Amino acid sequence: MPAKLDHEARRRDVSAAVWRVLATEGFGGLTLRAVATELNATTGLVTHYFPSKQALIVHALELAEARTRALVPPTENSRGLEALKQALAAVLPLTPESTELNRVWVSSWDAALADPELRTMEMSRYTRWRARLKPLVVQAQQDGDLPPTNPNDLVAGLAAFTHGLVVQALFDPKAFPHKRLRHLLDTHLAALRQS
Amino acid sequence: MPAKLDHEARRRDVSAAVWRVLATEGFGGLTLRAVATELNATTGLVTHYFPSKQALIVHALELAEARTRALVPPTENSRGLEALKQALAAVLPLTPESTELNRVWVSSWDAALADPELRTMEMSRYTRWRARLKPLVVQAQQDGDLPPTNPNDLVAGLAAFTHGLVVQALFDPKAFPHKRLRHLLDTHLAALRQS
DNA sequence: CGGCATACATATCAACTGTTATGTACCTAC
DNA sequence: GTAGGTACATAACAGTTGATATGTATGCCG
Repeated sequence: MPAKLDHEARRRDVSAAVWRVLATEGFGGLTLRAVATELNATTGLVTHYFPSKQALIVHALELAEARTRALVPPTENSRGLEALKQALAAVLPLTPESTELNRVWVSSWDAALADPELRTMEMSRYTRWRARLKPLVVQAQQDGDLPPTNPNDLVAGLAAFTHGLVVQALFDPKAFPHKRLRHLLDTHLAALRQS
Repeated sequence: MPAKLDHEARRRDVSAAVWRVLATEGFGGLTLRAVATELNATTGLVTHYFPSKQALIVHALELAEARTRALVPPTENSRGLEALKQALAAVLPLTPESTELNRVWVSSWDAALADPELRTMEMSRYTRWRARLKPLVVQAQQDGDLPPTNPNDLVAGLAAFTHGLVVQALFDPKAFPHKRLRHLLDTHLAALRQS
């Protein structure tokens, strides 16, 4: 077994550089040189850890997913509608970090729609997101906080509402300040509650 | 005044080629060469009608907007909630043409978020879209078909819901067939109606 | 110490990008 | 017909892209 030094740690350094590039230049600005420059290194280093551009892109998306998941609060100290609200609010661009994340996601859709592999990955991500939201929706339904309609449809609608808000807020942050985003989510959930 | 031949008609040919490239390759695939090849011509032709890449991109977006507007039915034979429903359904990818359009829009967001001019353009487009929806929402409110809450918030929420559905449907058309998209929109509007 | 991976830097590659200069055929106006 | 602008084709440009081959230093294992 040959020496490993600290391969994983160095790889994480490259990861961090990848993320900085994504956050500042967007997905279209992700190039081997940009990452290398960010590391004060050369393309040789980058290709040493990521053999191809596609591998680098896939890694970048995994990175974005990990960061997204880290942002979502654990659903343990709350349940039902309140937990659902928190889970959706975690996606909204309410912090600089979340804004950065959303910008990366939205900018990735160009490449994701064009490449079959990336497209499938993004599709799966959406499916997993909805699956994670579903139990919260069902709980809220059982609590009488959401109408007893098809939960899958409710989940899809809530995911749509949230991401649609994200896109509008990214393009027009002044028209969608944090307070309004929270208000929109709150009143939307309240409006769905049947009386 | 020098001869004009049919400058505008030829320019429309280039436009059509631009659109074909956008529809098949997405926004990231829009290059002078791709447009020229689509026309069986050279880059000289393209630059003759569009002096720079930026001009070509702006034109491409104007083209998308014109096509989008053409898809939205006139709000004259209906009013209120029904007109609103039709206006929103017109945006959903229910036809190949609309799917094509939405794919172009979503894929444009990468470039739009990175370039200040394009970003402003997209922001204005959203503002105009919401302004066009607002009177329909107000009508529906007056008819008692929507809750008497802040109409601007209602409009933003409906735009969000619709575009969020568009994105999910683009990535997973099998999970979001036409029938389900219509159903989701119908039930969503019905759920918002206060009882 | 010697062998041998690993970890890069360096350099080069062909392909592709937008831009631009130059040529040339054509139409139109005089 | 001829002068001059239009409509391209052709060509070359400098820059950037991802990929790759070759070097070389540095560690660990025997």
